Amino acid sequence: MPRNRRPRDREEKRAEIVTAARALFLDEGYEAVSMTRIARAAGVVSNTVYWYFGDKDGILIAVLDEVMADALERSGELQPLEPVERLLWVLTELERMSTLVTTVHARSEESASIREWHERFHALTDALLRLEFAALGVPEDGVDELATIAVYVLEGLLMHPVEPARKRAVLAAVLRGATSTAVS
Amino acid sequence: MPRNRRPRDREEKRAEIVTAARALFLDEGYEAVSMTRIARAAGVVSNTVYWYFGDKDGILIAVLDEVMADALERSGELQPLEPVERLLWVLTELERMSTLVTTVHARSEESASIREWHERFHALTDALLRLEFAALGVPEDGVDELATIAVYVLEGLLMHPVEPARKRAVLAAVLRGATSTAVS
DNA sequence: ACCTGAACACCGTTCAAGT
DNA sequence: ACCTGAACACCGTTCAAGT
Repeated sequence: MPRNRRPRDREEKRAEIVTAARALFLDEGYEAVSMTRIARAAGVVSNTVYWYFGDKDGILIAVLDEVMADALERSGELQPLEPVERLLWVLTELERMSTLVTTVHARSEESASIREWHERFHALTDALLRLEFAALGVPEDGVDELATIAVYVLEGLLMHPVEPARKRAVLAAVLRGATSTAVS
Repeated sequence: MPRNRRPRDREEKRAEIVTAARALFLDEGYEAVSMTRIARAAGVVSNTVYWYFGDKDGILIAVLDEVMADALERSGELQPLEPVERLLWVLTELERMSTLVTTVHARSEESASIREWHERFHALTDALLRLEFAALGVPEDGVDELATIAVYVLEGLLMHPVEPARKRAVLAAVLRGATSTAVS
C-alpha cells in the first residue's frame, strides 16, 4: 500500500467504477443492478463505492455525465444532414441510453440531485432545438412551443417500442407542423 | 370465523386493499410504499395481499384499472368543450395519476403484465385521439402521426413540471400543427 | 378457500476499525 | 486519505401451518 498515492490513482479508480456501473446500468437497468454488483465488477467492496460517490444516485449522475460527454463528442458528425435526419441522429444517440431515460424520470421524483440533472438536460436540449427551429424559419413566437413538442416527441419515441419507419414519419410530421407556420 | 364466507366478502376485502394501495401509491409513489404498509392500511398481514394479487405489480394493475374506470366514468363531462379544452381536460384527468405514469414506464421494462397494460392504454388513447383529429378534418393519411405526437406531448406535460399557461400554449401548438394540414 | 408467523435472500447504507 | 468487515433496518416473496 503506497504511502503517497498519486492523485492520478484516485481518478483511475473512480473511472473504473463509473465504467463498470455504466455497462451494468445500460444492459440490466439501474434498479436491477446492486451496489455490490457494481463494486465487484470494479474490483472493490461496496463501501468503497460509497466513499467515491456518496450514494447510488451519485453513480447514476457520474454515468449520465459520461454518456452525455461521449454523445456531445460524436455530435461533430451531425453538421451536414438535413432536418429530419438531424432529429433521427439525436434519437439514435439517445437510444444508447434509453433505459436510463426512464430511470432519470423515476429517480427525479425522490432525488434532488437527479432532478437537478434532469432539468439541466432539458434546458440544454430545449436550447438546441430552439436554434434548429429558428434556422428553419419558424417565427420567433412559436419556437418555444415547437421545441417543447419536439423534446416530448423524442422522449416518447425513446420510451416506447416504435418501428424505425414510424419514427421517421412522426418526426417528419413534427417538422411539417413547424414549417407550415414558417415565413420561409 | 364464518364457515360459509359469502363471495361478497372476498370482493370487499379485495376492494379494501386496492383502495388502500391506491391512496398510498398516489401520494407516496409505488416504490416508496412497501407491501407491509399496504397490508397494514387494509387491516391484514402482508402475505394476505399476495394471496389476493400474486405480487406487487398485481396490485399496481388493480389500482390502474380502478383509476382508469373512474376517469372513463367522469368523461361524460367532456362532450361540449372545444378542442384545446378537451385535451386539457384529458391532461387534468391524467394528472390525478401522474406519479403512476412514471411507474408504469419503469415497471414495463421488467414486468410483462405491466407492459401489457401499458400497451393497451396507449392503444386506447391513440384510438380516441385519432377520432378527435379526424373530426377536426385532418386528412386521413396524417392522423396516425398526429395522434402519436399528441399522446407523447400529453405524456411529456404529465411527467415534467410545467406551468398551466404553458400547458395550454403547447397543446394549442399541437392542434395548430394538426389543423394547418386539414382540408376543412 | 382464506389467512398468518416465521423465515429467506437481498437491498442501500452506515460506522468503527484498519492502513 | 482511502478502503474494508460487520452490522442495520428494510425489502418483496415463499411456505408450512392453521381454520
